[in-house]
Amino acid sequence: MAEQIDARIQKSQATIINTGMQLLSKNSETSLSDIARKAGVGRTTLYRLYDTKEKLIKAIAIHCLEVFDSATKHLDSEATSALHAFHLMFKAILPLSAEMEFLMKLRDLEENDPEIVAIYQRQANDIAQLVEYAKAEGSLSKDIASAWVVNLVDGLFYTAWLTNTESSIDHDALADLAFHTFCNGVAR
Amino acid sequence: MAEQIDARIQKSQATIINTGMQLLSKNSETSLSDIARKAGVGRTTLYRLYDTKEKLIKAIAIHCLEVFDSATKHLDSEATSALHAFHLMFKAILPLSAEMEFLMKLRDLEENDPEIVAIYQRQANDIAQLVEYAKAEGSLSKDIASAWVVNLVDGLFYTAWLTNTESSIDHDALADLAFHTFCNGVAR
DNA sequence: TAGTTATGGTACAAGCATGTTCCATACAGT
DNA sequence: ACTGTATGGAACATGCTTGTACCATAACTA
Repeated sequence: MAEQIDARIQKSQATIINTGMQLLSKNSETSLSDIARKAGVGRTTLYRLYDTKEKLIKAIAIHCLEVFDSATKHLDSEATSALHAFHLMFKAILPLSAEMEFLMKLRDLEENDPEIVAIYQRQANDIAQLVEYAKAEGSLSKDIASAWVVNLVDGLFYTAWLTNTESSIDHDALADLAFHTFCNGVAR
Repeated sequence: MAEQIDARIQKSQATIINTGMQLLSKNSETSLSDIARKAGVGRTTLYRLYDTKEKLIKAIAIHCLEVFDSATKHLDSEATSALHAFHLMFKAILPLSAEMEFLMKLRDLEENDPEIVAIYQRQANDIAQLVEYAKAEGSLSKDIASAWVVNLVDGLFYTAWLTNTESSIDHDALADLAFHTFCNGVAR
């Protein structure tokens, strides 16, 4: 059923997506020539696979979102409670710092694409639902606006990413820190 | 002692900095022509006041950092405790969403400038010291890495900024939410 | 009011990134 | 081994942005 794709194309796409993610994260104005050179691929090939720079960025963004999806896929079945699901989510997402960085830095370019916006909203919706479950089971405060809690998750992703870039704390410890902060804050 | 600056220059600089901050926040690749047009200023004038695009961005960044500085200036004298200082900080910083957005979106361009990096580090240092004070007075948990707490402040700025762009919660309520989350998290 | 100075418009040069076309070559599928 | 297809290099066109130079005009300062 799945169309057989030429092995050469698959290889080209994989390296282009990866080096594109890497370079564009560091500098969102990186030229396609730079990406092609670093990827060890002809500039022509890049244009043949992705018509425009815009489409390349979109392809990378969708790739990142798919990585997020598959990382959190088995979360529903493994979590023993809504609150536990948040802990598992931090564990699953925080190691994906490259994808996180790309999505954060190029957010504005992505926001103009309806397809990407749709994926974003679906994922945000999933988290929003999880917040409601947690409130229902009594583990999250009902007095706090759900919108705040949803964005707090992103804020803790950001906090962890920041900490990761400047210290040697590993992802697992960061996930524990994020979850603890999420539940109890940092006061004594 | 302060040199008298021509009123025309002052006016030009003010509008250029403001519209530049606004446009570059939305799209970091905005051209100087666009900024000049939107600012109602000749492109020549822009180049006369800021030699290159890089210098303009730097000038805007420094402006934003100065706004942050003056907003948190009277914090030491007003705070009744280290913990209270964090609350006042949220109240003071969260309304500065335009400046926050600019600094966040153009972080990578700024990171290459030693002068700006120095300001960043000084401000980070101030927060780090505040964290130590709070730990010393017993209001923050000593078991949590200070680096995490410092970045959490930024993470909560980010959370508040996100929430502000998509909901109608005002800055004051957001500051209370941020402070409450900072201390106690969001669990019941 | 007189003199100085900033402004803005036009014109110009140069560089760079995007996007296209063509062709010989190398590789994948069978 | 054979056939079709992807590749990469070169060459080219184009448009946009940066940065500079000049000049008449308008606005500020004293």
